[in-house]
Amino acid sequence: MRMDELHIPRYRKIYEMLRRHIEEGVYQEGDFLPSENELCKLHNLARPTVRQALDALVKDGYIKKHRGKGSIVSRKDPKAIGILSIVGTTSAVGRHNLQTKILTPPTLEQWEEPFFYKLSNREKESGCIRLERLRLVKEVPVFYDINYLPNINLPRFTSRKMENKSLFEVLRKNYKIDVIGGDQRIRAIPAKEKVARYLQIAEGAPVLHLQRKLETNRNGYCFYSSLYCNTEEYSLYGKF
Amino acid sequence: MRMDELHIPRYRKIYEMLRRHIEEGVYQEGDFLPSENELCKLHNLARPTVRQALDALVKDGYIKKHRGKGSIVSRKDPKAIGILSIVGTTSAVGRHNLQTKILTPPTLEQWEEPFFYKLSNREKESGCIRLERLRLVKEVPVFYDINYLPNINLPRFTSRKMENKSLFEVLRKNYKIDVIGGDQRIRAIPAKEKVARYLQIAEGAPVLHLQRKLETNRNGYCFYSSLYCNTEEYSLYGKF
DNA sequence: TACTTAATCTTGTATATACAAGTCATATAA
DNA sequence: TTATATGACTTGTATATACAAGATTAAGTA
Repeated sequence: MRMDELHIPRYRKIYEMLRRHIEEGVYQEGDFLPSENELCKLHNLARPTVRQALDALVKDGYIKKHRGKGSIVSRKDPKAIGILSIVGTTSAVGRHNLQTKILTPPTLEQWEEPFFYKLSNREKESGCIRLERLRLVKEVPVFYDINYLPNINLPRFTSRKMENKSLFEVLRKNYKIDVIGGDQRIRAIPAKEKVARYLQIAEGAPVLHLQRKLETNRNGYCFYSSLYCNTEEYSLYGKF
Repeated sequence: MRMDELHIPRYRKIYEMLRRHIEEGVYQEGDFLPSENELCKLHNLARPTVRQALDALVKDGYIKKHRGKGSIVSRKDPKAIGILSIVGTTSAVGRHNLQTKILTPPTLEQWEEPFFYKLSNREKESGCIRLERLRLVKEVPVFYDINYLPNINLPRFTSRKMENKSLFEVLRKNYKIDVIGGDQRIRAIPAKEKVARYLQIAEGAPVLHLQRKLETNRNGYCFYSSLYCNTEEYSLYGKF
């Protein structure tokens, strides 16, 4: 008995559509988006709904709005990846450019000791689902990440296919888990052998290391990830 | 002839009020704000107006909203949100531990070519005030930053003493310039000779490199900084 | 007691409407 | 020709209303 909880709000749909169009170049840097009223008529929506979508695009840095003029596409730098904000990597880079390889499928294990964030007893007892991925942008390996999810009420997670899927999306669509915030530590470190091999760079070359804690809408449920990033060609990007 | 725009939107007023209350401790970490309907009645506003204010508080990291529950104050540290602050491996670094040395006092120059952000003609023509600093935490050099400010309406800036002062504070107190946003790119790179010397690390050792654009409340006025960070002992920390 | 149900809080989504204010092209008058 | 004014766009602010959906508490039932 599963009622369809795939219900996505309308403002979200039009947000995704416009973002996709911007990423695909339908609208380019400097172009004007259709006006709010035009978007209303086109998609049969009320203006506040359209505005909600546009505000999200502003927040994520895709457009800038000017009173009296319109909404201008402002996404300048496709090489900068907006992973620092709340959006996941997929959302930041654009789906078509991003390829995800699973190095280790989701596996139930004990937590590593010591872990880079302090864990509650409940988290420790539940064990840890570990997932290693390599993510490529235009065939170039850019991210190597290890994700740690407390094994609490995630039925069949270990048998899910994750290839070329966004972790955030799998969590949202299948488990109704939304990321609502988090924090992260960032360092520049020399690549160790394994990291260097995965990212195809020299051992000892500088890589970005992020340790993140992601908070979710499930009360008290957090997950963690350790992320190595090759910034030779791409750089991390954040707005604030 | 500029008539004073004394007209401040209502949603802005209530936003400012709630923010002040949070900063002053009227509402503390973990407290619930009054519900949207209560705020409506209290201030005689419609709910969308109140929601606009609350959404701004969410965006700025002061609160988190939970459907069915309410708005919870989440501001942990009083630092500007999104601007990565520094944290030690064991305990957080207090203001008293931070020391700022001026390597090059504010000097009027031409802009470097090429510059790491695209500049407007107005910015180019005005020239650039350049300021180099070294920032130490507990006597250890951690940041080496170069700041670039367009020379537009900044009287006597080049003769200001900046030693052990915050650039943000000088701008706010003396020129009424507030930073309201910005974006940044982050890379891990090998330290070149000069950077290595300043940060007292080996040449070629990994350092964090941030290139930031800071937007201000002055219409169209932005400034820029390039920041090298030694993350061997300290790491950058950010909430989102 | 233990469990279920219902009521009632909360925020989220969505519509319809109105007017203010900034921008720009064009028509009009000097 | 050169200003000026107008009108038709744009986004910004604000209200009133309705229902959906999550969370919590209290009442009711086994």
